[in-house]
Parts: sequence; structure tokens; C-alpha cells
Amino acid sequence: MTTKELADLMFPDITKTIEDYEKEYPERPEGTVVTRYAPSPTGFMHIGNFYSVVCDYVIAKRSNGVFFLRNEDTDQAREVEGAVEYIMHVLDHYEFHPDEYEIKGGETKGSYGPYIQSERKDIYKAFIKYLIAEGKAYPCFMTQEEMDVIRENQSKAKVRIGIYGKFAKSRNLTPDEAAEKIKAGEQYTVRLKSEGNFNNKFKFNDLANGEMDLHENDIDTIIYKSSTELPTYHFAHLVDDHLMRTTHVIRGQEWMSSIPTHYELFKTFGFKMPKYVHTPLILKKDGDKIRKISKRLDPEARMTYYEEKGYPIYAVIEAIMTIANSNYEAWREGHPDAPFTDFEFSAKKMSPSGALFDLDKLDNISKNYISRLTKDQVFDFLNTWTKEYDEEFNAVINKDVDYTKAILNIEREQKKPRKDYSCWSDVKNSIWYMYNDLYKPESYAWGKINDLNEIKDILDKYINNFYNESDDKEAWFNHVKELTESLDGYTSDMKAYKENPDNYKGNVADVSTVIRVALTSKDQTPDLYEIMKLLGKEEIVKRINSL
RNA sequence: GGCCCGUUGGUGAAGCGGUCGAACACACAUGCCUUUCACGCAUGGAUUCAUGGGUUCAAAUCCCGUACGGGUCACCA
Repeated sequence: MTTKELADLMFPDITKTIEDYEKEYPERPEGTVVTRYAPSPTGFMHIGNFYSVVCDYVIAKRSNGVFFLRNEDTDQAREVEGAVEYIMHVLDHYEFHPDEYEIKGGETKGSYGPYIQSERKDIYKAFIKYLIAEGKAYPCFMTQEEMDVIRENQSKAKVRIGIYGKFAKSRNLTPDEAAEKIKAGEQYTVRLKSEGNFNNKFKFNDLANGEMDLHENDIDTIIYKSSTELPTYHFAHLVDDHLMRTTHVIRGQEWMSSIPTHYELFKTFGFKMPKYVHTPLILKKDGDKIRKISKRLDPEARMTYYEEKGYPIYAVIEAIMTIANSNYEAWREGHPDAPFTDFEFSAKKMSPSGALFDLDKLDNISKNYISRLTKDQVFDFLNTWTKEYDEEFNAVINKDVDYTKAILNIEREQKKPRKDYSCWSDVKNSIWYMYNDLYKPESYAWGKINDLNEIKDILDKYINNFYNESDDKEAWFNHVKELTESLDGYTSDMKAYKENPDNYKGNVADVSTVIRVALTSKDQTPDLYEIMKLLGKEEIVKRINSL
């Protein structure tokens, strides 16, 4: 029996050849950059995955290339329901619309599909069949137990672990012997018949890490699983990225050690390898230790975190870009309004070591961004977010939209606007007291003046003698000063106070704090004058009286 | 254990043999401004680039060893 006949025996139904597929999926136009995001639907999206997506997207879009989504569902045991929908949701939320994709049983876009691996079985089989026929792969009948024993012995003997050379028991079976076992119904996987020599080295260029010297692969890697009739990742990567004409593979650095395998696989078929960018791990500081950010332990590892907190997508993308290319910030300064895809992204500039995702930095980027927005934009964002995550507050802000916008506009329309919020969930905490419906103070943050009788005295005086609703800001403040001067031992002259603080009981600041706290229960707020103007006389009197 | 990658301040980092007396940004501290907070402005912090050797007139930058951190060695991706 020839290997060709063995191949026919193993895959009798497969009639298409790899040449057929080659024709079916022709090369894309010369020079097109093609990237892909290829997640396995096993749960929530991790910030590390998102990092890859951002890179995929800029690299493709910078050159008007193609960015597609491929669903790697070859491990059915680990598949989680709804995971694909969630991935699509995240891409949609961040406006990374893939040019080609496919939803199981639903819409599909692009002519290099199917884009779901479980629907590509026949394609993989054709490629496996070819390899068997060529004698470059073989059916392997080793059981899990046998392999465990080999591994154990290798470990004891301090020898390289894996199925290679003499450890590959089925490697030298003749086609007849193999055929006999198959006919007898024995379970088998398909392994690559590696021609590599571990003692030989080859040069490999990773776009992010630069040139590396690697040992050739000599392991007879499993490329086809017996249980599911599906290929392993390594083989699917080869077939899919070749046929889909991917030019740049951006993936986590945990794949780096598979390069020798992939290198041999591509060489075996004579296919051109795509370019690779292995992205660094996202790390996190945990006490004194720095460790890999973990989906289980760190809420910020999951992309849901940023949506739930209400970070603008702009800020999240900027933060990632800043980690990816450290010259990004400088570029952004010179191009404040350009889309991030205009940035000349360079894989070379990516740090090969792990990056610590800095939430402080995210907050800073976000605050700056939000501070530049108009009140209408802020309102729209806030409205959208609260609709999803805080219905009660959503109702409150919509009761009087103009009023809400006026609040959001305090100290906004000026050259250096306030930077109060980094995410939409921050807003309620800093403006709740502006709404009658929400204003139910639990305690008052009195400052230096905390004697209730004295406070009552000050407030009475203020309301009766100094408060005038129609005052402009200057007049308003002059009144507060006059109030201060009328009090025994207080001064409105800050300079004098600072020179001899011991000569006074307090100053204007202390007096305005009393008013501030009386009206808002907080000792820190934006401009008091603006707040009082918005609150209006009726509410001001009401709040002071109810004290 | 084998193989691979990495190690510059609190954080992200720039640096690619002399211009490094180590940029920039964030964070932090102090001060100024100021009715509070925030904003803004100013100032400060690495006697040194994990460490030990070597090459060189000259090293954070090149070479070797060591330590530490990480990844990987699945019919998981």
C-alpha cells in the first residue's frame, strides 16, 4: 500500500485538493495588509486580547487593509455560550468593525470564509490528506497513557520532553500496518512527520522582538484530533492564515515558543509565512509583586470592567496605544483630532517585555478627554451610559435636561476646564446634591467652623442680610466678604490672615465653607456661585431652613 | 529540567557606543495661585540603567557568566 492509498482510506470523502482551495481563495491585491482577530469563544475578552485587537486594527487600517474576525472554535469542550456574541459586542462598542466575519447561522461578510473553524472541517481534511499522501504526516495510535509514561521517563532522564525521533512510536509504521489498525477501528491522531533537526538553528524575525535564533522543530506535533475530526491550533493557523491570505499575525507572546512548529509547517507546504507580532503580556502590580493580570483576580482584566465603569472608548484605546507605542502620546499632542489609525504604528517600537496597564494613566487620559467635550456631548454620553447602568440617575438627569446640562457645564467653557470625571460612573458622586430628588444628606462635612450655633448665626445673617439672588459673581463674593467682616474675629483679607493667622478666628474661606456645606453637605465642590445660581433662591432657603 | 524572552525611577518608558550631569508622560511630594476642591504654574526625587566580569580612549548602549521575573514544553487556544 502507498501513502496515497492510505490517505484515501483515511479520508475517502475528501475529493477536493489543496490546489482546488488555492484557486478558490486567490491572493489578495498586491500590497494589501491583512490582519485578523482570531479568538476562541471561551469566555470574556481579556485586556490582552483587546491589546491585540487594537494592534490588528491600526496595522490594517493605516494602510487601508483588511481586518477580519475568525472564530476559533476547535475546542468544543471549552466553548462558552454567548462568547462570540460578546466578542462581537466589544468590537462593535469600540468601533472596530471587521471587514470580514461570520456569525454562526447568521450573516456573513467576505469571500475568504467560512470564518468559523468548525465549518472548515473539509478544508483541513484536504490539507491533512495531502500530507498523508506525501508521507509528511502519519496516523498515530499512541494512547494517552503511553504518552504519559514517555513524558515521565523523559523528565526523569532529564531529556527533552515530547514525541520526537525514537519516541514517536507510530512514525515508522508502514502504510499497511497503519491501514490495518485503522480498519480494526483503532483511534488515532495525525502527527506531522517532522524533518527538523533540533541541533540546527534558524533565524526568525519577529516584528516586535526582532531577530531570534531558534532551534528547528523536531517534534511530531499532533495536527489533527481524533475525537472531533478537527485540527489543532497549529494546523488551523497554517491552513486558515494561508488561505485567508493573512499578512500579519498579531498574537500573544505565549505563542512565541510555537514558532519552530509553525515555521516547519509553512515550510512543509512551501507557503509563505505571514509576518508575526508577538504582543507583550499585560502585567499588574499586586502589592510588591508584579504578575500577569488575571481574569479571575483582577476586574480590570476583563473588558466588561471599562464598559461598566463608563470609560469613553476613546480613552481606553488611547491608553492601549500609549502602551503599545510610547511615542504615541507625543504624536497625539501634535494631532489632537486625528483618528488613532493615522498614527504611524510601529511593531518595532513595541516593548518586548510585559507592560503594566496603569489605571491612573487611563484616568488621566480620560479626564483630559472629557474635559474637552461640550456639555451636550457629555450629556449624551452620560445619558447613554446611565440608561444601561443606572436607570434611577438616568431618570433624574432627564427630568430637566437643560438643568443637567447647565450643571455639567460648570467651569467647562473656559480655557482650562475642570477635570472632574474619568468615567461616567464618577458623575453621580460629584453632582448628586444638585438634584432635589437626590439630596438627602446623611452628614455634613463641617470644616473649621463646626459649632452649630455659630453656623446658624452665620447662615441667618447671610440669608437675611447679604444674599441677593440677582448678584453677579463679583457682587456675590463681595457680599460674602461683607458677611465675613461683620463677624467677630473674622477677616476677608486673605493676605492679612496668612501673615498673622493667630490674630483671627477665621477667614472668608471658612465662612464660604459654611455656606457650601450647608447647601451641598460637602466641603469640596465646584464654584459655589455657579452652584447657587443653579439651585435658585427657593431651594437655597429650603435647604438652609431644613438644616 | 529543556528551550525562548525579558530586567532603565512609584508606573509607562526614551535611549541603539561619545551631545546621558538619563527625555517625556502619569503618579507622588512641596510651594505659588485661589472662597473649598479641581485646574494651572513652579520645584523635587534614578550618585545611575538587575548583577559580576570583559571589549573600548569612551558602555545604559557591544560580548560572556550569574541572579531574578515571565512564557512554553496538551488530541487548549
